[in-house]
Amino acid sequence: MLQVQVIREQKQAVINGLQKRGLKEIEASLDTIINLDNKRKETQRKQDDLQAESNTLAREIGNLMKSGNKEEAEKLKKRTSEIKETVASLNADLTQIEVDLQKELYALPNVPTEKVPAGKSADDNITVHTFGSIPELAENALPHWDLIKKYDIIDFDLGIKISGAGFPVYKGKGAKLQRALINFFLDEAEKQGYREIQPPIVVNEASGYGTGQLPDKEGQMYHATADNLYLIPTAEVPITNLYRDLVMNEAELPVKNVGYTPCFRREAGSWGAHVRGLNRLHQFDKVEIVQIRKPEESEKALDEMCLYVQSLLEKLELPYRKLLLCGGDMGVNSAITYDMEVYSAAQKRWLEVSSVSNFETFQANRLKLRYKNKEGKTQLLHTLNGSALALPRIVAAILENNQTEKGIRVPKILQAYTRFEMID
RNA sequence: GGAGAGGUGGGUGAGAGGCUUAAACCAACAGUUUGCUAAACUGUCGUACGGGUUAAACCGUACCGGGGGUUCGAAUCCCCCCCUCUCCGCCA
Repeated sequence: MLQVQVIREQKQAVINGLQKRGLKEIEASLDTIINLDNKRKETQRKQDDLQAESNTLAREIGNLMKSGNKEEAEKLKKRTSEIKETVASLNADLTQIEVDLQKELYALPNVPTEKVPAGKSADDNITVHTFGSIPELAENALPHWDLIKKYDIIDFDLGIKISGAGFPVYKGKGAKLQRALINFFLDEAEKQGYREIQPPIVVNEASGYGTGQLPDKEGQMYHATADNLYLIPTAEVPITNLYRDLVMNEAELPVKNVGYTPCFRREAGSWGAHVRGLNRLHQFDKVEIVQIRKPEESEKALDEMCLYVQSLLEKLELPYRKLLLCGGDMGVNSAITYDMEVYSAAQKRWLEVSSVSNFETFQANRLKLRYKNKEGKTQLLHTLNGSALALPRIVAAILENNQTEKGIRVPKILQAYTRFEMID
C-alpha cells in the first residue's frame, strides 16, 4: 500500500512509475485519493474541535454538580447533547471516507523503481544474465513426467487417490532427492548469514492482510473455515508477519531469515496444456529467504540476494537466465523483481524457479513495520524476499537435463546429501 | 470437548464512574560522579491522526484485546465477539 504522503509529494513520479505497468488514467485516481484525504482531514478537524468543547463542558458540569448548581448544569447538558449528535454524524462520515480511501489505496500497485523497464507482458522482460549452455539430449530424451514413471520416483496417480490432482507423492529416491535439495538450500543459506526459521504453515486473517494476500488473492489460498485459518502459499507470509506491528531498533537490523515450508496454492483457473507434471502443483516445497532492511540498504541487498540464488543454480550445474521483469509482468506488491529461469531440456522451455523482489515500503506500510532511525524518528522499513529455491521445477530440470542411458545423474554437490549418484 | 481465571504502555503491575494528564517498579536512552566495571543521583522516555513550525517547541483528538451501548462524563458499568492461561478429558 502506497502512503498518501508519497502520492501528494511525488505525484508525478508515481504517475511515471505506474505508467510502466501499463496503467491508464492514473492521475484521476491519484486525485481521487488526495481529495478523499483532504475531506478526511477537514472532517476530523471539525470532529476534534467539537469533541474538545464537549470534554470541557463535561468537566464544568461535574464541578457544577458538586457545588450543587443543578440549573446551570442542566443548561450545559443541553449543549453537550447537541454536540453529541453532530459528532456522531461527523464520525459516520469519517468512517465512510476512510473506507473509500483505503479501497482506493488498496487498488494501487507499487511504483516500479527507475531500473524497471516499461512493458505489458513477459515479452518485454529483459534478460540481464545467462549461465551455462543448453544441453544436447539424445533423440529419445523424455520429459520429466515420463521419467518419474520410468524410475518410479514421483506418483501423481497415488496423489489423486488420496488428495487430488496437483498433489504428487514422492517415493524412494524421489523423496530423498526432495530432502537433499531442502537441506542443501538451508545449509547454503546459513553460510550466507541467514537464520533458519520453522514457522507454522497455517496463518490467521491478520497475517493474510499483512503481506497482501488478502483481500486481493483470497481465492488463491486454501481456507480452513472451521478455524478461519489459511494454508500458506509461501513462507514469505508467516516469516514476514513475524515483524508485523513492530518498531525495531537499528541494532536488530538487518534481518536475514530463511525458512523451508510446503506451499499450498489453489491455482484456481490457471490450469492449461503447458502446466503438465511438476510445472504447476497445489502443494510444493520451497525454501524462502526474507530480508528486512533500512531503506538506503535495500537496493544492494536485492543484488546480493540475486547473486546468492544464482550461486545455487550454478552449484547445481543448471543453465539459467536472469530476467529483469517489466512493469506489466511484476506482482502488485513489488517495486522491482528479478526472475531466475532454468532451462528444461526435454520440454525445451525456460521454467521460473525463483523470483527475487524488493517491496520497498509497500508491504511494510501494511504490516506497520518500522524502525527508529538515528534522529529518533519512526520510519518504514524495506522488505525483500526471494525463492531459494522452489523445488518442483528444479527437480524437473535436473531429471530432464541429466538423463543418460544408465539413469539420471545427481548433481555432484547434492550427492553428499542424497548419498547416491544415480537415479536408476 | 467441559469448567474456571484473565487481557492496562517495551516488560511487571496498580487503578473498580469526575482527584488519571494511566501510579509505581523494571528495562532503555542522555547527563553527573568514578582508575575500569558496577553502583548512586538527575533528567528523558507510548502510538496514530489533525493543527502549528524552515525545523522544533507547543496545542487538540483518539487509543487500557476488538466492536456496540448506558452517561453531561467510562480503563472502570452493560451486551456481543476475539484471544491467552489454568485444570479435567482426549492425544503424537
